[in-house]
Amino acid sequence: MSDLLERLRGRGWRLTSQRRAVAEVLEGDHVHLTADEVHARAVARLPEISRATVYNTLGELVSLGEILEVSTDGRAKRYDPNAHQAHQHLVCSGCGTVRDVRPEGDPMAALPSTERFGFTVTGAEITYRGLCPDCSPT
Amino acid sequence: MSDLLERLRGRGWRLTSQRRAVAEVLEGDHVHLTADEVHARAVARLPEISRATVYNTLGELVSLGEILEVSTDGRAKRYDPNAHQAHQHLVCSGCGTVRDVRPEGDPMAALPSTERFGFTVTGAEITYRGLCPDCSPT
DNA sequence: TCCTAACTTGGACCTAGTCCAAGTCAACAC
DNA sequence: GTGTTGACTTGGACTAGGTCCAAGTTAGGA
Repeated sequence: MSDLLERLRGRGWRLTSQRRAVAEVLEGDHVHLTADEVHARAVARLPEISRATVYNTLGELVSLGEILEVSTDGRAKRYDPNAHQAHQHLVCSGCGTVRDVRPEGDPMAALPSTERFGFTVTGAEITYRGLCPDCSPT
Repeated sequence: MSDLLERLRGRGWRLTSQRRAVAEVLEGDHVHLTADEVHARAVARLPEISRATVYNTLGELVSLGEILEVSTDGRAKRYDPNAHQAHQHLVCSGCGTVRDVRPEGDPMAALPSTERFGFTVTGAEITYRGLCPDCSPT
């Protein structure tokens, strides 16, 4: 993630303590935090950081392609730092936990041109749903 | 759709004019309206219908499995009356139009058990993204 | 060390959706 | 047809998630 900060500097970003705090919160695998959760964890590092800045920073990271925006439930969007490796999501219908998964094959290949209605198809997102081990009935 | 009303009556539903109006609005193919759009069209048929009733009715239809809830953009949820035929969605990144599509194969089969992390996988939703003919550059 | 455009802040505001107490009415019994 | 009643509807208050903005602060180049 510190190379993330370097990349951002290369793109003309000012490296403020707020942006550093947000970037640090987003380190790790299978991280899928809501904006509010990112804010709560950023506050632990930098007590005076505001919600607006967290939203701004997340939005900028998304438009630079450094993180992904995922909406798994129609409620709060989640932010996924694993933007440099193609993957899909497996969501627990019980507790909402999200795992990154890598299905076989290319999902776009499964859509024949007769099913494209003249669209130029650029991507496909798959959300697998199920119950995680903790939420499975016994 | 009128057999929908019959099915609902069979399940003990009262057939009110409000529920009839909502069901009528949801007739057709490739219909993916937001709750507010459903409300606006229902008002055209029944001027005094309230937002709360539209939300209630949509929620009940979803939990009965008669319509599907789709969130294609992390904003307002959309409601899809095509609940009795497996399908996926193709969304225009320009104007937000949604089409129902039927890709080949079973998306769940593409997720090997080593990628399931002990989850019991029950379903998979695919959102294809692209540009519709109207939004494609020239 | 100074300067300034970029960044941050808090609070007002907005949209989508939920909740609730009071009023209405579909459908059943007679 | 009439009466009864519990299911349904209503409007308005409320909540969650997110956006906007004018004023204040600051990173980093000169």
